Amino acid sequence: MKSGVRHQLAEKMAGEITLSDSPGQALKKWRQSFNIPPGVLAERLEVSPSVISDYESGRRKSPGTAIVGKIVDTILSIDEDNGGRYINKFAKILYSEFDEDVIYDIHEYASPVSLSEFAEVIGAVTLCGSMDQAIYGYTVINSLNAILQLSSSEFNRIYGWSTERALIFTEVSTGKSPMVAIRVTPFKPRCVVLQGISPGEVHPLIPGLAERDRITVLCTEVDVETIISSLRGTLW
Amino acid sequence: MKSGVRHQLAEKMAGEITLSDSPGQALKKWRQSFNIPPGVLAERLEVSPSVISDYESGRRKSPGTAIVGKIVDTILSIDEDNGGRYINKFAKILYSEFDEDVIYDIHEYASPVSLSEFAEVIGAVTLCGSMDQAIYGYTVINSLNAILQLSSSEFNRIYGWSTERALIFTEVSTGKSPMVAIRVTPFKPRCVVLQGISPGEVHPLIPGLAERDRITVLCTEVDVETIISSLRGTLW
DNA sequence: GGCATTCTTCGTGAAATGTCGAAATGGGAT
DNA sequence: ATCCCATTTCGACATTTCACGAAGAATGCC
Repeated sequence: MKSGVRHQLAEKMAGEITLSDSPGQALKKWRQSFNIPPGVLAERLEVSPSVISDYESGRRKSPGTAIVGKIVDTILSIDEDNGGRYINKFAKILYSEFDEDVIYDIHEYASPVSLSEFAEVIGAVTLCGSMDQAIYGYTVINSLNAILQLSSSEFNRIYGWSTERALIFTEVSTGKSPMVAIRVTPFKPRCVVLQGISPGEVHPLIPGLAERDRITVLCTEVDVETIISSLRGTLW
Repeated sequence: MKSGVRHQLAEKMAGEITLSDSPGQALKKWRQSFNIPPGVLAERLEVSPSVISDYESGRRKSPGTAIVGKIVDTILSIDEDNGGRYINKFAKILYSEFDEDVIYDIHEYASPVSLSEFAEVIGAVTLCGSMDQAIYGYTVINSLNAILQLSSSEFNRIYGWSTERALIFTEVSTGKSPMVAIRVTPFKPRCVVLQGISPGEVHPLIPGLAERDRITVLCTEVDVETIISSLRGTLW
């Protein structure tokens, strides 16, 4: 739950700029929020300083997604090189202290990903349910801490921006608690992945619970770190 | 806390599209997420259907912020006209049930707004602290419900994307509780507005508490509904 | 299978973007 | 007041976008 902040911030910045009546002003606001002089930004972007000025002054009324993205990314990179002072400031507001003990990783895909491809990447086998589905994102959750630390209203946060996702519960013993939690909660994911367990060790109630909410259940014994880096490394 | 969802969703969509390697695909994903056929979208945008196709196929590698914004807005408008089915689905995931009892409104400005202008719009007078400041957003909070319902980690959510904001606490009796809550909490707003109270009724401890965290405190007796609509109606 | 409807591909022209570099502007320091 | 620095303004030009409409590909419905 560290690198997620950068992406989330980038999306917020890009969204705000894109929707603004004057993208230039919004661009300027963010550059200033990060205390970056126009010259420095221009240098990092390898463009002349006048380019920055032109955008911020609004000479180009509707800049393309490419430069907006490049500028946002560059602003964040400059801050990272300076120790990530402003990024961390945002991170502190956005995430509570406990977040990184509960949500290890959360990501939204820009286009649908088929469950079978997904399963292959994380080395998971099917326990029950159909593999003929697509997901829009995933969340890697520490099962124990989620149950211990999240209030019922906070529990929803594991769904990010879409319930059409895979919830990967780590280090489960029998997998019963996560499935029960989902059973009694209003939102249902497309898929649940039980990590650190073999199909044989899974609690016998699980297929029944999954069936009720039409959830596909997978198992994987690949360790958490590997799963996270595989998912981050795979660009769909 | 109703109309906020639309804006937040719009920003997420725009941000994702803008940062995507293929904005066209991202655009398509969102149109499909809302179950809107290309033809319908084209008609509402008053452009030929081929335009949609061209964007989604990626013929324009870097569409301008203007059309991205227009398309996002149109997708949301079409859904609203259909009863807001998909918007509501996102709203349910994003907000817990209690949110609308606690946070009446939350907004981020794309450019800084001076405190004195802000105070004028909500009909507030200065109690203590400097008016020579700028804010980047505001939150209107039901004081009682916030104290009763929010956990300490959830409390941070009132800050939205920036602490450089005004927190408007509604229907306070003496204003002491909100100021105490802020005192013991790690983040500090630029400004606190106590609603439903005159300067004379404010608890005597407040200027001292505010001084410690360099917070400007304002009072207003304008009613909550009026404040919210004034703020929404004022485009800075 | 055939026909209607919808969607995609593609050539095209007007308008706008993306970038530069020269010139003008605006603060600080000296 | 003057010099130096960083920033803004602006003309120029190659490259793209934006939108259209015609023609080709899909899709679905008798």
